[in-house]
Amino acid sequence: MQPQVAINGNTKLKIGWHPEVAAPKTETAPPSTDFKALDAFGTVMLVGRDQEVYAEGDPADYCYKVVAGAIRTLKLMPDGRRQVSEFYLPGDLLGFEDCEARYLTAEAAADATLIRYPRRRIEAQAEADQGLARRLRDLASGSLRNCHKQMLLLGRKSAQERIATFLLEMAGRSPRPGDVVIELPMSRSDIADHLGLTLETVSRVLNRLHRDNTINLLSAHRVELADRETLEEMGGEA
Amino acid sequence: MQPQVAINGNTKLKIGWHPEVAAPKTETAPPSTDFKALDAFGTVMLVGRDQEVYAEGDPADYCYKVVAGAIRTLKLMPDGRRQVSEFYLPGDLLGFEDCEARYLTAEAAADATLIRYPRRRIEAQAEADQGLARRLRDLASGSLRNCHKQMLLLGRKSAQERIATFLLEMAGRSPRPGDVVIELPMSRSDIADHLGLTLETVSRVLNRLHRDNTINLLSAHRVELADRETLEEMGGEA
DNA sequence: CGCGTGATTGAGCTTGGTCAATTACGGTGG
DNA sequence: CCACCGTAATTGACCAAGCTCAATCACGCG
Repeated sequence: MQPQVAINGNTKLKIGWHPEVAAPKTETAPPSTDFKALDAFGTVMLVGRDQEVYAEGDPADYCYKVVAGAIRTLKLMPDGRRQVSEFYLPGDLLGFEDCEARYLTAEAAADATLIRYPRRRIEAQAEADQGLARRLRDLASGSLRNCHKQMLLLGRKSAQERIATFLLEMAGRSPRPGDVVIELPMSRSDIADHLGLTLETVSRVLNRLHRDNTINLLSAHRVELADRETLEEMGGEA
Repeated sequence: MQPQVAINGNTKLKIGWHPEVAAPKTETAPPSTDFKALDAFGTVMLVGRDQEVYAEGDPADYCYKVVAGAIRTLKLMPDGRRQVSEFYLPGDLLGFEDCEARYLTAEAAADATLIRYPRRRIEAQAEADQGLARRLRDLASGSLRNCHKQMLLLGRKSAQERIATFLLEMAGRSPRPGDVVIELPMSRSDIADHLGLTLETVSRVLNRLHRDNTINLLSAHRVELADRETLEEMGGEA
């Protein structure tokens, strides 16, 4: 059974967003996080930048795999302040942890392609497949571990430490983790809201690191980690 | 089968710490979070303030229920900076989320009494008891939800908003949630490291709220929420 | 080539941090 | 019971990291 293609229907597509152009911008998911058994239930979805995938409070009826692009999950305050919890990149699974209702909003940080799975099917599958159940538990556990790391970052790290940590984190998650050039598909403002900074500070620190030859800003969304050693010292993790 | 009593053996007790004095300081756990089925496997433990219950990286062989006192879980940076993730008060369950190894350190924020359960026994029990399994899953899910709330607080809230949120949070978790007087069993420095502030700032904001008649500082560890309405506005949650 | 969004850069300010006393309190011993 | 002592909390003066506001730049797309 081939996955069928569907366009996300509940929000209007932004002008200039054309699925057939945007979809293949990023490479396909690496096989590491493949959940083969689920693919039969999947529906392909195309989501334009800043479109919502689901909102806080929504019933958690579906789970998603990112195929291309990037998704952000976030919490919003009434006055508009945002905290971006996590970015989901190609290969990442999204929305598996919520139980009943969403407690975060998910939006596309860049034009993205997702595969959507019905939650009930997955849970049914997990009943039978111990390995799948196990991987889902590990996913939740990893998500919690990440949260705690992020809390340390937000509560105790300086702007420079945050940026260094973030760059290394993104490097570790890139298709080839050893690679020196990494993609930052999200905007400066998304990075800022993820790191508890302002977009100006993000920009300033990145450009300072560039001047110091620690990194190389190839373009707004491409960074070369010129001196990973220094970045690791800056990151302050052990 | 009665739970047997044991003194935490792997760290030396602080001078002045006497189990029979310290144990009954706080009231017993409310029945809300009772996991009756587990009690048969439990061992009572007494832990003096600042003693470690487990450390980051330790094998996660046990889970705990707080009976009295308070536990803090935290991450530590090499230079000593701390991020306190969560406080565990009487009735709370601790250490159920870790999988394989601890990813946080747990210490007593105040002299505490715990019941320790062997993890394997609990997991075995959960196989049979669907209700228990469910409650354990809800526990993990709640823990993740808390993490995200805390990330918003750490990333985006002002000092005053953080304190207000914290006070309301503690009020909601107190034995009788409607109660106006709440206990803060932990030190200012613990509160600071939980909220991503310094202890001086915590003290200043608390005393400012006192001067403004929003709260009443009865003692260092007892606060009366005089004007909950104002606190809720300050907290900034919707 | 022009336009618009997003990124960069600068100047000045504010919040919360740092450093340093000082005060208060709980627990101990006389 | 009270005085003492050590720790924890408070308070003050000063400082600086990062924020705000505002202008400029640059890149991608039509």
